[in-house]
Amino acid sequence: MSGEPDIAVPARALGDPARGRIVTALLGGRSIPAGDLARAAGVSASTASEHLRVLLAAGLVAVDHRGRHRFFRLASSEVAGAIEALQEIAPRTEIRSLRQHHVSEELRSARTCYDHLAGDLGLRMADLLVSSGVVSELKIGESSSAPEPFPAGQLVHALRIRPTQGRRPWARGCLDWTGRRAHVAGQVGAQIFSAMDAQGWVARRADSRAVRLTGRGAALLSELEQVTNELV
Amino acid sequence: MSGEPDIAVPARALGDPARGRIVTALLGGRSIPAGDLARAAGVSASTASEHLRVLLAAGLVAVDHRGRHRFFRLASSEVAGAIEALQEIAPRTEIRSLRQHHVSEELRSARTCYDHLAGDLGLRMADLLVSSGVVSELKIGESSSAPEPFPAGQLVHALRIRPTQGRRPWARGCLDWTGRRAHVAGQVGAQIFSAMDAQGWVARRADSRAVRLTGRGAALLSELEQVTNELV
DNA sequence: GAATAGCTTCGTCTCTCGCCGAAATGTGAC
DNA sequence: GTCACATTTCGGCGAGAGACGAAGCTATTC
Repeated sequence: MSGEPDIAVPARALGDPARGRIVTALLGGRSIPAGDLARAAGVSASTASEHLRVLLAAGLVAVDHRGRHRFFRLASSEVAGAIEALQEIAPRTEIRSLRQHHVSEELRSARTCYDHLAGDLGLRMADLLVSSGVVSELKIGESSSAPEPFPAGQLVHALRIRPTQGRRPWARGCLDWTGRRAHVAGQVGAQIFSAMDAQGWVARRADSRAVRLTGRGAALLSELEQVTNELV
Repeated sequence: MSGEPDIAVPARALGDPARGRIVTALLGGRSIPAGDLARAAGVSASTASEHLRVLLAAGLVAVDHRGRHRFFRLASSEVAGAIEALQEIAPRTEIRSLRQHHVSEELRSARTCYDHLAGDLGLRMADLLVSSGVVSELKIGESSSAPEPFPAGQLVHALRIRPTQGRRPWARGCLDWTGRRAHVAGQVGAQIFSAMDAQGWVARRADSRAVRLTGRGAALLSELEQVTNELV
């Protein structure tokens, strides 16, 4: 027998600046070893270890042991969702240095958002998905099922997009702090990002959520945009 | 120029048990005076005052002065969204007393969830909305736009449901801790609850999020269910 | 089998948070 | 004007959180 959820438990775990930086780093979607997270959070290894213990106890992160490293990742997409929801109501950090400004610019142009693309590149992919009929126009927070019949086309073929079963929405409009328009999260978002990553369209920065469009990726993307727009 | 959002600020504000109980009470959607919130949170008036100061400073609640009372409410639907997202990943509070058990049962049967209905009654309304074609079947977290053409019918007429413009999704599947199915949030959810409240189908408890179906409401609802199912 | 690297545990310090009761403030009622 | 009530401010207490460095554990490396 259980009553209402006690939001203070996850909120307290997220409510420390260093832990906030840790989970924000993990929002990039990949597994990160403890030492890197310590550096990202700007605290000593022992302090980070304590923070990670807290996050584990609250069930917000999971850990994989690989050799002498411990790789941490967000425990679920629900956790990522809660962090995104908090970002919507959180104040922005102030930019103090040129270095910070540079990082911010990189993130603005393209970055990962848990398991999909965000930033300008995310918006560009969203346009492409809409004009090729893979997803319908989405407002922020709205989501939709896969269209039937499912459209075939160069985009669908190149990135091997396919409708799937499961709890997770097919497409979801996800706003984050970069812009006022929605980029595409949900199953499609995850599928296109993982395909673009696997096929070398994009390269991920080792130490941040930033993503760079490769020369090959830029060329293929432009071609795709041209083909799709000619059809319309 | 600003960088990434600092989630530690809202998370810290929500990360205290007493403040968690306060915002959960406010998730009921109505404005509540400081003294009542102190009672709901189980702390003294002076302690509650301090907590409310923190929540105000973090921008999570807003306040209206009415005479010698100060009525608090959640600052926005984004705040409500963040609280719901945290509820999804939060552990359940344990039930210790018979009194708590009773309250829990009441909430389970029908309650408000910010500005719409949840609990068993919420699920019942969700079924009705789906079978009358006002919203499509929704998974949790999914949302949809108003159907076109917009269906007419006894339900639509009785509760004066109408499609509207605006950022907010028309319908959104909202899971909370009661069940595994989704109830209907979004504009439709808000519209049907406010109509049912205004027309006396439901009565709201003064001191909690619980809602009671009135005799009149029960009768009209049964009739509506019968009519809708005959059509199908 | 040392030596090294990654991480955690331990000991300790400091500082802030959350709590209350008492007093102060402000508003409405008579 | 005075009384009653709602709320905030103040003072003080106790507990716990977060920080670090040093030491310990374990797995890879040579």
